[in-house]
Amino acid sequence: MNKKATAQPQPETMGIGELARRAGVTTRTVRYYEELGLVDGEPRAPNGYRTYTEWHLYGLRLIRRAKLLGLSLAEIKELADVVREDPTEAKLIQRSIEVLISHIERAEKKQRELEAYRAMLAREVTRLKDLLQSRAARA
Amino acid sequence: MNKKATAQPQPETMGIGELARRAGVTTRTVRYYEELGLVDGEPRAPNGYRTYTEWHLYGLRLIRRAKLLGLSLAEIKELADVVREDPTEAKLIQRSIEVLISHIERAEKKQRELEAYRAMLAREVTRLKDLLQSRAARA
DNA sequence: GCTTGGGTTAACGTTAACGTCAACGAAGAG
DNA sequence: CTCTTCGTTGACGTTAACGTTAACCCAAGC
Repeated sequence: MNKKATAQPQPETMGIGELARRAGVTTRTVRYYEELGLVDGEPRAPNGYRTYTEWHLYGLRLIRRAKLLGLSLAEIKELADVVREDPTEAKLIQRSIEVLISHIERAEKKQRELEAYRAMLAREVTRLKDLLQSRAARA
Repeated sequence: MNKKATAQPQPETMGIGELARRAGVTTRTVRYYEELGLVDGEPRAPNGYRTYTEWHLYGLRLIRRAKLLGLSLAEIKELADVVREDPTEAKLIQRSIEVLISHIERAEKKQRELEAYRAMLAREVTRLKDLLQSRAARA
């Protein structure tokens, strides 16, 4: 049967399987992140199934990016707490902005580290190429 | 007493303690890396102490950088194997260069990821600042 | 009705990357 | 000679980040 026949009131909603697949993680990982408070546990469908939106997908992708760059889940939690929902009090908004900026600064530091790392590798390549040249010159 | 009185044949040699301190890791970590083949186990001093040079320090710093960027020690080993000593056969030099280049490409990919990540965070900051503005406008 | 494919919680297993501890040897300072 | 500091080799402990398995519920197709 075709699902489209039943119509969809919600614009974009999905189960944990689809979310995980599209985010490039496993369902286990999603549940684990929920346990740590990195993603919402609610709302649930009447049958108890977790339901997600595109927004959750966005959040998971951000988490995945952060992980690839070497941040621990504990560090990411601080970030996720901020991104997940909008605070209402101006004071809290300010605090959220500060947290975000501190993470941006860490990212910039990492960018510099990465640049230095890349330079080290490039220098090694040069060294080996020179080595190759000097050997070829002996022939 | 001053150590200088005994003279030093070797230009720059140090024990595991100094190496670790200067590299920003613990001695345990250095020994663990040796166990994994990331750093040399030789040579040893007559008393069995491990001896290191500035070159080892350089290697450790590269490892540390690579770790900060999220690479596993297994991934780093491939890199360390290449950097540690110069291969003599042209064929092997070529191979080493290829390995290095693949790591450089991975670094570049990470740079792009990092840029996207930073952009995501910056967008969040903008969103929150707008939120703050619209609240201020109500007053 | 049965099977198949997703979903649920709870609990135990696993791997990487070390930390920590024990028991000992080496060597310079006082 | 003793004390302290640095080193040695095991071996066991720990933490993060999931993987895996068990036992069960729910919904769609034949």
